[in-house]
Amino acid sequence: MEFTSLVDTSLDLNFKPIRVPDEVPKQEVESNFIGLGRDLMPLKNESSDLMEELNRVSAENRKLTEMLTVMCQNYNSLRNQLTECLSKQNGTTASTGADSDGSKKRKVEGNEIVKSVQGLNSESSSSDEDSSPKKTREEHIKTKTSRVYVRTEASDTSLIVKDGYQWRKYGQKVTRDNPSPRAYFKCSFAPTCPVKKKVQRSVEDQSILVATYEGEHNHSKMDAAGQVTTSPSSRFNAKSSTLGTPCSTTRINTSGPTLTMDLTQPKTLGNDPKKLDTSNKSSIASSASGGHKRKSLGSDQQQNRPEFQQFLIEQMASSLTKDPSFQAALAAAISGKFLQN
DNA sequence: CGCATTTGACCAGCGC
DNA sequence: GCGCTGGTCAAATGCG
Repeated sequence: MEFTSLVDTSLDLNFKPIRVPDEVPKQEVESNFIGLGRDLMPLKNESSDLMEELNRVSAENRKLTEMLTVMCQNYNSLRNQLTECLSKQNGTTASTGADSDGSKKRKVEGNEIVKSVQGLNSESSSSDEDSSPKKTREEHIKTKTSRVYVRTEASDTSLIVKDGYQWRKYGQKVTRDNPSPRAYFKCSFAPTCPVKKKVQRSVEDQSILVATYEGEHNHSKMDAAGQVTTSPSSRFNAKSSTLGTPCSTTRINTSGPTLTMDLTQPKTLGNDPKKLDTSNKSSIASSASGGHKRKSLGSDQQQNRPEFQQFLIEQMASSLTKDPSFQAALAAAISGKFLQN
C-alpha cells in the first residue's frame, strides 16, 4: 500500500490566496475613502507588498509540499521494507489469516493501524494494544479498516458520523468495554458496496465518536444533490443525503493516519481563535472543515480574515508536528538522506 | 405507503 | 462443551 496515495500532501496553506488583497479591514478602507486619494499611494505600495509576500509564501508552500511528498515516499519505502521483513519472520503463520468469506469473523479488524491522536486512542480495544504474535498475523488480513475520531457535542446522543456517504443503520449493541452503545452501519448508496461502519463513543471522552470503517467503497461519494463527488476538496462540501445536514467529512484512508474532527460548533472560530484552541484540541480538518460548515459562522469573510488564516496554519503545523506518523516520516526522510550521502 | 431506524433474537467465534 | 461476546438479521415501529 502506498502511503503517498493515502495522504494528500498538497497542503493548501494559502486559504483562498487570490482574495487576500481584498482583505484590508473595512475600517481601513473606509478611512482611505475619507482621505479621498490622499493616501492612495501608500495603499498601492501596501498592496504590492502584500502581493509580494503572498508570492513568497506560495513558493514556500510549494516547496514544503514537495518536501513533504518526498518524505512520505521515503517513509513509504521504509515501511514497505519493514513489512517485508516482518512478513518474512512470520511467513509461516501469515497465510492463515487470509481466509475469505469471513470465516473468522472476529479477526477481520486485523490490519488496522491506529495512530495516536493526542492520547485519545488509549481507548482502542485491547486487541489493538496487544503485542502478541496473533497481532502480527492479523496484519496480513486483507480487509481494510480505518478508524476515525470525530468530536461532537457531548449532549448529542446520536451516533452519526457525517462523512459524505449514505449509510443504513442495521444494528446497535452495547459492548462490554464501553457503556455507550455501538451502532452498525452499511453503505446504502450502492447495494454491492461492502463497506461497513461501526460508531461508538469513546470511553474516555464521551464527546468523541469513534467510527471504524471496514472495506473500501466501490463507488464515488455523493453529495446531497445526488451528484458524485470524487475530489478531496469536494468531500468537505459534501452532505449526507440521509442526514441532510452540513457534513464535516473525514475520509480516513485505510491503514493511514487517524484523524480527530471537531463537529462541535466553534462559533467563535473567526473571531477568537485562541478561545477555540482551548476547546478544540483536534486536528487540521477539524478547524478547516468543521468550522465553516456551521450556520453561525462559515462566511467567506471570516475565512479570509488574516487571523483566521494564521490560526489555520498554526493548527496545521501543530497537528503535523504532533502526529507520530509525520514524525516517523520526517525521521525516515532524514535518515534516508544520511544514508544517501 | 415507502423508507429508515429501532430492538430483541439469533448465530458464530473465542476462551476457559 | 459451555458461556460470553460481538455481529447480523428481521419484524416492529416511526416518520415524512
